[in-house]
Amino acid sequence: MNDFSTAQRSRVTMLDVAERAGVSKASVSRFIGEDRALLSDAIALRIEQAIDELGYRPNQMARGLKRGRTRLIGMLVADIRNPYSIAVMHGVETACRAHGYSLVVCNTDRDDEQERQHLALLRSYNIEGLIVNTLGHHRDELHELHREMPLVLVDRKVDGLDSDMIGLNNPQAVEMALVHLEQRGYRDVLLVTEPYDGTSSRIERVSSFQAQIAQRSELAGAVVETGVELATHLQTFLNTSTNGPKALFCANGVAALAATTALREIGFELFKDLGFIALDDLDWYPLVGCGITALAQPTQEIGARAFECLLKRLRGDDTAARRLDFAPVLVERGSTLGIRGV
Amino acid sequence: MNDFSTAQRSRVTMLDVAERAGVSKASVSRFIGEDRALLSDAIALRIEQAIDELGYRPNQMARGLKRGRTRLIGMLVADIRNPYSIAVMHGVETACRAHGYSLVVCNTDRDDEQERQHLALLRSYNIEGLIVNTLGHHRDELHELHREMPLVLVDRKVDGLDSDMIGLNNPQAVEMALVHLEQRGYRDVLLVTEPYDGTSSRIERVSSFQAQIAQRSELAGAVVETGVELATHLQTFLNTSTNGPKALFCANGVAALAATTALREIGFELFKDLGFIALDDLDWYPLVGCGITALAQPTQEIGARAFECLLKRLRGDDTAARRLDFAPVLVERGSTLGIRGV
DNA sequence: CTGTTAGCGCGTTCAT
DNA sequence: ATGAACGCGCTAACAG
Repeated sequence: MNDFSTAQRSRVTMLDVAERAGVSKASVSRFIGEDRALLSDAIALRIEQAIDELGYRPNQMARGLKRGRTRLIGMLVADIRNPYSIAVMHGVETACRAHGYSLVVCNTDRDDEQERQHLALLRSYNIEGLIVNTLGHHRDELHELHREMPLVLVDRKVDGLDSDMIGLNNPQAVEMALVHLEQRGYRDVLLVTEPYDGTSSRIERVSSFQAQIAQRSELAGAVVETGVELATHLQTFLNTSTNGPKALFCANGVAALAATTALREIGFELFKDLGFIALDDLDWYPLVGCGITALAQPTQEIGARAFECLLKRLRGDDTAARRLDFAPVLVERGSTLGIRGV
Repeated sequence: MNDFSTAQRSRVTMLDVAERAGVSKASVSRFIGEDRALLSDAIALRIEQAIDELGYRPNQMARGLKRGRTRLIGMLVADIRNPYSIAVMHGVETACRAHGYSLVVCNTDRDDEQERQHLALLRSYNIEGLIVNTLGHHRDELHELHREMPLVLVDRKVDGLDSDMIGLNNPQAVEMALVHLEQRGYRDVLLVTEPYDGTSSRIERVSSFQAQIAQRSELAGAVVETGVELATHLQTFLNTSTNGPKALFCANGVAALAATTALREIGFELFKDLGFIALDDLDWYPLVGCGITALAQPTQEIGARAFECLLKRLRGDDTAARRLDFAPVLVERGSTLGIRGV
């Protein structure tokens, strides 16, 4: 009785509905699809009743097979446990649903082989478009896929892939951070980033940082990567006396977590005499020390626009690839109250 | 050139491979599937080459349509931004992949109508099984679905649905918390929970708490729900003098976030003279105040077991519904160091 | 071992 | 306005 191995067979099909209503499959198909207008009221009513009575649901697999439209879009995510990815994904999913699409999410866990498998998988399910938030090794596969369907990059671009890309305006974000820190009286800024690892957004943030530090005579700046040595590096930074009040600038939420943890490790009181600003705005930022000042990304909107981009392409837009950069929003908290008296 | 509206048509099909290799579709099908052993080496080789040259990928839609097996399983999540859900989902996804299944995640945003839509959707894609982590209103739809496919509940059960259920051993978790608090010298415990809202796990935790408080003569206990009034309630709790040192026990990660935020609101120094223990172990727990003591749930394993449960059912297991309860793991941090001298 | 045939559930011509 | 027939890409039953 509970044998699900064969349960699929028992589902009510279009033919069942047709027979129940005393019409042909074609009519039922018209009722289901966009041709309902072609049906007489009498027949439409009978079909509707039959559908209700039988609890009929069209089989999307069969529809997809026939029409080549599955109403499925895929999303490739590097790390599903990264809050940024989750937030964007939530935006994508909402937009999808609003337009009758469904989202298949594949998490690669930063693993190349998994990325390859997932790409093959998504393709085999005939997804109509793909949103990519990974390093995108496997360029060949991505290229091949891009010939078959539209594709949009989120946060990080992929080498040699000429497709739409949605992300943060990184130079602007860096500028906002530096202006804020400078206004608050900080003069020596350490940028904390995850290892670049080929991630375009990280590279952009670091190079923007270096360029802008060079132009601001008031400020001194340096860069460190997260890792086992982070605590040591921070200690050194704090000990070395330089040209003024010090601040940390974390290039994303993960770096902020690492930096905060490292500061605690070395027994530093958060954030005594140390400015602290971080990209992303995670829900625990307000709780740490006197609260962490954030540059929030409009993740929901980023996700939504990514989907809309895809949709445009699906509807035939074949203009040149666009790049959409969003501005972050400054959320001031206690970690950048500044030097007393300034 | 960039018209994706018709791109699906151009994909290479099984027939293409067959013609290229000079064999029949059936042979190619055997090569793809589990009957590869039946093929002669010569033919297998030719097929393999043809597949490589053409870059053929079997169409899972068509396979699913024919065999009734889509290798898809669905997961209904109440709130995709809840770290617990994400962690479980990650476990599920990993297990899925290990067994050749793919996961379609549907986020209901705690909205009943969305739950209904998603259920219909998942069904229309012929998923083979479903993992449910929602309140499960729409009992009828769930029941109907449960006749067609196996179904496993995670964390919260659904009224009148007789299916497997994976979750935390709530009485044990509560006991661990109370024992720990008592050992550390706390005598007056306030349980902070999200509004029950029919969520079985929340109800179980609260009733276990009340029952166990009643049995422990040393301890006094009370319960508050999160919400706009939380800060006020906490203030009252702190002001009222009772039978000894006070502690907060947060019934999950969301409650912990709310409670910590509320404590800050009322200007309380974390966690001076106040014990604090929370279910779930979020990555920011170590960073707040002197660190939050946690009862970590084995989320990865919960997810994996949920999938394995499904798989067993898919393979014909029709024994009675099981309930699998996991034990939490105590992670001691600074928030329960106890009363000085104890 | 291999090819032929007949559908899976549905959309889409063609007729009528 | 409606129905009959064919095929989407693939698997399974049957021959041989």
